[in-house]
Amino acid sequence: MKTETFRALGEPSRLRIVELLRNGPLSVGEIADTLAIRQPQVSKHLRVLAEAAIVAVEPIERRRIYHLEAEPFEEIGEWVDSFERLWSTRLDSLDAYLNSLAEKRNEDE
Amino acid sequence: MKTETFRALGEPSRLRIVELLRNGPLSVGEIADTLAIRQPQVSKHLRVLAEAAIVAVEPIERRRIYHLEAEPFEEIGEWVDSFERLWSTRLDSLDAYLNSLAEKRNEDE
DNA sequence: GTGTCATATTCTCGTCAAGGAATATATTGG
DNA sequence: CCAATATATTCCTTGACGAGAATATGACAC
Repeated sequence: MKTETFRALGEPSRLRIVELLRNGPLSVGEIADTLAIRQPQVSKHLRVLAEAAIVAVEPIERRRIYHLEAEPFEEIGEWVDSFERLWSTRLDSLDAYLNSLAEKRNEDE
Repeated sequence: MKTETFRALGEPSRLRIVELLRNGPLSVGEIADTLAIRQPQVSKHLRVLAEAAIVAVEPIERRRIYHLEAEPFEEIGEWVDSFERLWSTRLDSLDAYLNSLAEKRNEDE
C-alpha cells in the first residue's frame, strides 16, 4: 500500500474535497465556493490529490472539472480486506505469541 | 471519516509498523529490531497510532505488546464501500453535470 | 490582437512533525 | 532498596507543509 494515498487523504481540507466530489464532479470554483476555501488553496490541494491519482481532471470550456478516480479506493478496499481476512485469527495470533513466550520461559529454566 | 486515521497511516514508518503488526502482535523492541528503527521513534509512532485507535497495547511481563485494532479498518472499509457503491453512477454524474452546463448555456441564450 | 474569466503557480511566513540523543519511568528479579 | 531490562518522554534541530497574497498562465469571446 502506498503511503502517498493516505498522506493525501490525511489532511482535513483534502478529505473534505474528496467527500464533496463523492457527489459528483465539480469545477475548481465550485469546490472553493462550497467549502469556503480560497481558490489557490483548492488548486494546490487538487494537485496533491491528482499526484496521488485520487482525482483526475477533464477540461470543459473554460473550466477544469475534477472527479474521483476509482483505483485508489479499490486499492484501499483490498488493503483493508486483507487485514479483515486475518481478523478472525487475531486472537489466535495473540495466543500463539503468548505461547511462544511461555516456551521461551521453559527453555530458560 | 476521520482525517486522523489517514494521517496516522500516511507516514512511511507508521505504515510499515501497521503492516508488520498485520502478522500478529509484537513488542516495541521486536518492532524496532525488525524494521531497523530506533526504539524511541517506534514508541513515538506507536503513540500516534494508539491515539488514532489503530493499535492497542497489552502489558505482558516487562514488555508492552502492541496489536492492531479492528475498528479503524472496518471504518475505512465502509468508507470506501460507500464510494464504490456510487461508482457505477459516476459516469452518469458526469453526464448530469455536462447536461447542467448545457442547460445553463441554453438559459443564457 | 485585447480583455475577461477560470485556474495554476510562486513567494514568504509560521507551524507542526519527524529524527537524534539523552534521560526518565516502569516493571521485574535479587 | 538496588540493578537490569523494556519502554516512554523530553529537548533540540531541521525539513516539510499549509495558508495568505500576489502574480502568472490558459482558454475563450470580441
